[in-house]
Order: sequence, then C-alpha cells, then structure tokens
Amino acid sequence: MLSVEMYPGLTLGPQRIGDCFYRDREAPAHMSLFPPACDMAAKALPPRLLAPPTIPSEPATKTPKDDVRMELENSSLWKQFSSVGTEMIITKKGRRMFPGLRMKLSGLNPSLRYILLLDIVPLDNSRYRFQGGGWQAVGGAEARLPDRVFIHPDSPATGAHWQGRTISFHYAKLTNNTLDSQGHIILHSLHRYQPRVHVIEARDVLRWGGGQHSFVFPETQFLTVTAYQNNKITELKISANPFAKGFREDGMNSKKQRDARQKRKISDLTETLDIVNCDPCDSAELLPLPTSSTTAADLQALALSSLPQLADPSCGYRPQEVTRYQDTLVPEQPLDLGQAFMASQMSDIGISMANGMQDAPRSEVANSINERSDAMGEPAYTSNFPPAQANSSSFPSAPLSHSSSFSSLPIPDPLATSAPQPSIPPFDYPSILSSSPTLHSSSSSSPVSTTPSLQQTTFTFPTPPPSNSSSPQPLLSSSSPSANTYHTIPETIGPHTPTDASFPAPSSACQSGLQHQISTHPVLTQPSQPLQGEGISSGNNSPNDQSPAAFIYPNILPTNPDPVPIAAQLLFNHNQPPAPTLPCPLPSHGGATSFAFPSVPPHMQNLSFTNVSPSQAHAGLHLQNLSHQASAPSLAAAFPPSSFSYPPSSLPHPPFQPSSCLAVSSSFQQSAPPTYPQNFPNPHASSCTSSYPSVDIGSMPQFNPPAPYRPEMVLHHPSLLPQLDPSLPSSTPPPALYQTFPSYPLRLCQDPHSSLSIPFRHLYRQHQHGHAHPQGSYLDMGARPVF
DNA sequence: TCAGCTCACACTTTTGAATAGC
DNA sequence: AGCTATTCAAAAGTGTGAGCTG
Repeated sequence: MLSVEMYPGLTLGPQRIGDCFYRDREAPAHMSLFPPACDMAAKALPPRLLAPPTIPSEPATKTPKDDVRMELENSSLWKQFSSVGTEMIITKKGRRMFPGLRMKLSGLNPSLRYILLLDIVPLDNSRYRFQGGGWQAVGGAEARLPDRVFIHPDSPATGAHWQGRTISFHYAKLTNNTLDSQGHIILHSLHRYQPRVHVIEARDVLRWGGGQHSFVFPETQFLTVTAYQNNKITELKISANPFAKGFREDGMNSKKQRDARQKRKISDLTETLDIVNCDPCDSAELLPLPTSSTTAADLQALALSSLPQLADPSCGYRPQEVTRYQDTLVPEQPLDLGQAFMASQMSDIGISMANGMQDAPRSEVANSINERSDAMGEPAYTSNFPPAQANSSSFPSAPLSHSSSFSSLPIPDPLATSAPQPSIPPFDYPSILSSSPTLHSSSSSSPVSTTPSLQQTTFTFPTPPPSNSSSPQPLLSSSSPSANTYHTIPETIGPHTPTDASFPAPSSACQSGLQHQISTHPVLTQPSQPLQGEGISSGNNSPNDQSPAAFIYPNILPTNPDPVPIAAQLLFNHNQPPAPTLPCPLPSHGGATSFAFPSVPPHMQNLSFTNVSPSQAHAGLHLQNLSHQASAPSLAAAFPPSSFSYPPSSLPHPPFQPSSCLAVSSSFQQSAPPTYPQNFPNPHASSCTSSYPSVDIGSMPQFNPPAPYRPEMVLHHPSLLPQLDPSLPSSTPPPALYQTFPSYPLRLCQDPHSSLSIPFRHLYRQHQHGHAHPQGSYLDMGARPVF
C-alpha cells in the first residue's frame, strides 16, 4: 500500500520532530528518529532563535505522552484506495475527502484539553500526470500555497472527549482555489499529499504546550485531481461513498440510467424537430450514433425497459425530465457559514474570541452535526476490487480489519526529509518544544540505536540506503508490531512546523557528496537497526524482509525528467552571511525571487534570490528533488508489477532516497558542520527535538520556498494575546510560551464548537506577506476579528 | 490538439425545522 | 407545557460529461 516508498519525497520537516519519532505500538519507549544533526542544527541557531525555556511542567500537564496513540479507524478503506492510488477531487468550492479521516485516540489525559489539527503536506516537489495507467512525475511542483490547518471543530476538548468517540475530519474540505475564502485546505491539483493529524495539549486555546503528537498514516496519502483519472478509483469511490450511490450499477444515476435519460432527451428533441418539421413521430430512427459503450439498440432497449412509464414517443410528448431539467437549475450555493472566512484576511493575524462566542449557537449546531457525522461511519465498504494486486504487495498480511492494521511507522515530513532539515529547528513552537519529556530521554539514548534518526531510518524508510548495505526497507509492515497504530513522540513543535524541503542542504554540487555521506553513514548503512531495543528486523516483520513492491504507490512512476539537485540550504543561509549566489538552486516554488524577509535577522534579510534562474529555481530547494532523483528507482520499486514500468534492475539497489529524517539529518550532519555558526544553541539540554530552537527558519519566507510545505502557526504571540482575549483569565503564559519568535500568523476561524468560547476552526498559515516585528514575524491582524 | 479545469446535472444523503403524538 | 418521534423540504455531497481554456 502506500508508504514512504510510494512517496519517495515524503519527508516530514525536520522541525516536525514528532514526525521524526516513532513509537511502535509495542515499543515501550519513544523512538527518536531525529538524527544527531538536530542537535547540531540547534547549536547552530542563534540564541534568539532558541526555543524558550522549558515550561515548568505541571503535574496536571504530565500526560502519558508515551501512551498517546492514534488508530486510523477506516484504515481498511484507505488501504483499498491506496492500493490503487488514492485520488482526491479538489474543486473550487471545496471538496470533502473520501475516504475521510476517522481515527481513535487513546492515551490522552482525560482531564486535559487537547487541540486536534489536520494539515496536509506535499509529499514531494513533483507534479504528476496519469499516463499509461499510472502516475508519472512530469515536472516540478506548483508554487506553494497558503498553508492552512484544519482544526477539529471540537477543539479544544478534553482527553476524555477525544478518546470517547471516533474523531473525524470529514468536515475538512480541499480546494484548488488559491483565493479560497472558505477556509478550506488549499492544494494543488496533480500533486501528492499526505494528511497529518496533530494532537496538541492545550491549557487553553491560547496556551498550547505540554507536548504535541503528530500522526501520519501512509495509507492516507493521495493525489489531488480535478477529475478522476483512474477508473478504479472512481469505481471505489462509487462503491464506498453513499453520496455516489446513485452511480452504482443499480443506482438511478448509473450508466444505464443516464444513457436512457440521454436517449429520452434525444428522442424528445427529435420529436420536437419532427413537430417543427411536421414529420411523423419516428424518433427512434433518429437516434444518435451509439456511444462507445452502448449501441443505439441498447440505448433504446434501455430506455424502454428502464422507463416503462415513458410514454410512447408520440408527437408532442415531453418527457418529464425535460421539465425537471428546467426546474432544477442549480441554485447558487450559499456560503458555508460553518467555514470561517479568512482568505481576505490572509494578511492579518488574530484570534477572535468574541466572534467565536457570538457564534455559540451555531457552534453548538455545528458541534452536534459534527458529532452526528462522526457517528456516521463510512459505509461498510464492500470492495469490488480485491486488495490483491496492490494490496498483496502493499499490505501483504495486513488484515483489512475495521481498525487500522497498517504498521505504525511514522512518516517523516516529506519535504523536510528530503532536505537536511534537521539542522533547522522550528521557530514557532516554543512552548511545545519545551515540554516534551520524551525528547530528553531519547537524547540520552545511544546515538545509534536510540537516536530518532536511526530509528526512523530503520523503520520509516524502506527505501534502501544509497549504499549496498541494505535492501529496500518497506516502510510499513503489516506484521509489524506497531501495526494499526501510529504513535509518535510528543513533538516539541507545532503542527505548523515547517515541513518543506527548504531546509538547508549541501550545495547542489554536494549532492553526490551528500549521497555519499548518506551511504557511508554508519546509521544509514544499518537499516535494520532495532528500534529502541525492539527487534524489528527479525522475521517477516523486518522492513528488510518486505519486498520492494510491498509499499508502493500504485502507478506512480518517477519519471521526472528533471531531477533537481539538492537545493539551497536554509541552514547555510541561516548560519552564514548571505552569499551573492546561493550554493544551491533555489526552489522554484512560490517565486523564490520575491521573498519577503520580515522576521529574518538583518543579515538574512539581505539575502537575495534574484540570481536564481528559473531552472535553478525549479530545481528547487527540495531535497525532495534529490530524493526524487535518487528515489526514482526506489519509487519504481514500489510500484506494483502490473503498473510498474520502471526498470526492475534498479530495484535491488535503488539510490538512496533521502526521504527520511535520518537521511537528511545524517547528510546534513556530516556536511553541514563546517558551516554551522557557533552561535547555535546547545542542544545538549535535550534531544534533538527538545533542543530545537523555537525559531523556525522555515517561517522566514525567503527561506521558505513555496514548494516545500511549511505549515506554521503563531498561536502565542505575546503582543497579540491581550487583543485576542483580554477577558481570559489572567493565566499569563509562561514567558517561554510567548517568547519572541518569527513565525507565520495563526489564523483562527469561527469555532463551531458550542462549548468553547474560542472561535477557531481553521488555522491559517501565511508564508509570505508577514510583517517584521521585534518579537517575530507575524501578519498584521489590525485588531480585526478573524473568522 | 489536448490535458486539465469548470460547471451544470441528476442522484443521494444529511440536516434541521415543522408537525404530530404522548 | 415539555419531550420525543416522524415527516419533509432544503442543503449539501457525489461522479459524470460537456464545454471551456491555455
């Protein structure tokens, strides 16, 4: 099924520490997937960017982070789709996801409140096209779009609340409208994405911290389309989605019925013509040419059989449908009030508490609706498409049980992984960063077996390392002990943590060197490294045992003709005075040439990308490109034999695919050190996760290439708090929580939750147009309520 | 010319107000 | 009067296919 292999470019941002940690369901402890490079990066960061001091953990806030788990309830359905190659329709008005994200949470502190977020990150920097029955990368990704996060309507809610029901994000909508004002998640068509769910402990809506858990389910990866490309997907959707019931074989909107209607219409038109021409009614003879799938005789037969009520096509007959057709003009659809309007305020930042309270009634409704909807599970899916082909390879032994049987290996941030991101810690999650106890523990672990990076490499990235040391490692193993549950270590960063590939990477010239480093990295060469003492390599559970095709994204052919060299390095830029010319090509996304440098340190603000040529820009800053380039073979390996056109010969030793946090980190670690400034914070205090500075380089537009996705939120900007909710209890957040940090604004939308006075439903993250501020980058909210 | 997108369509499910019954 | 169950119309979600666009 889907897995990292399917999306070679899938690399969670380095800042997404939580994504870089994986805790197997049976693993007693968290696994730090983040490489030691994180620490190095943290060291290199200026003190100003350091994460705020660890928030004094309160007894009540000490949640059993280690036990927080999330299960994808409808995993089997997702796997059905992913086995074929999940496609998600995106429309201008917004389209829901199907299958929806339905999960179960456990391990939360029942008395604490949590915020659940959904964001969708690109898996790579490629654009795809459906050709020859498969998906092929045909070019670079589109420019980045405003990052948006969907906050679960129930947020914040107690752990008991979340654990007591199925959590559904079915309200989230996807759109390709870059000017969307409904708060939908904006995506590019023909791109690959990976949804992620974040559980953030929240003392109150304005005080996030105490830990974050991010969950990624590889089977939920999908390709965005405006029209389905793969017929199998269409059939699956029709079979599984109740709203599409009409298109089923026995539905009233089935092909037969539609053909019959069409015939009737044609007949009617013909009759009309006959009337005009005073021609006898013999429209049957005037039937149009048969369709490719239906002959005229069939159509007529269908019309006659399926529409017995149809009057004899006599003169003057007007099928009822004609009338209906006229009467059922599609009315203008009202705005979705439930969706907060934000687009017009993208330049603003703010949280409107008052508005949210005013919306209480509606919030209640929304909430109730939500619960209802949550209760409404997706229809039992009876697939006409045996999981065989794809499934057999993707989820060999994974039973399609109700709950997810998918192995719970965390997926690194797609984009981030591709780049040597580890070095660049997130800027924006001070509070969260500081409160992840597990990080410390992980940091204390031995460098090899306990380092997050190592673990992640071992489990998350089935793709074989560049070296011949190991065979491709399936990301997911159905027999993996962690199956069904994706467990991540609490993140020190927020869901908005940048995940793009903008992270510093060795110069393009060093790509080969990077790969070499990666291949030679001791950790990388040990893909089978046990996870925190847990032997995962034994038996069939070992990723190594997985066949290369085991976790493939069906029909995705890595044929991007223009492999992008390793891109520019944020780290470099960050740590070094801007050079006239970047050592590496800048990402083309988002017009790298026109970056705003609001919150960037003075020396960084001077950085100019104008010299980057389009091609260079296209080459992108993504390691993804690197990963893409290198991963092509591995990707091909992931394809089912039936759809896989890539030379099989490449499978045995596919180039290393730096899609893993480890890979990037490792490469970075080795190559970057010389370039690290001495002012980087000392990561010692904690693991790479906790050591992450609160400053997120990704938040700097100029360092945040469009393609590399960088979800980000500013939730606790000190200067905003008073405006946001002066009436809130004077629970002055710890200084650390609101420590200055550059970042993107957090946009809070109308809160459908009735019980909450906090009006937010969506978080909006703006990459650009930020305003410089002494305390960090943020958008001008202008005291205007956002919702 | 064509891939990709938009829109209207018909159908279905969901939603919530109105109504009836207890 | 208050509560619950039922009914029904409107709203919303779905894939399809024609037409448009670059």
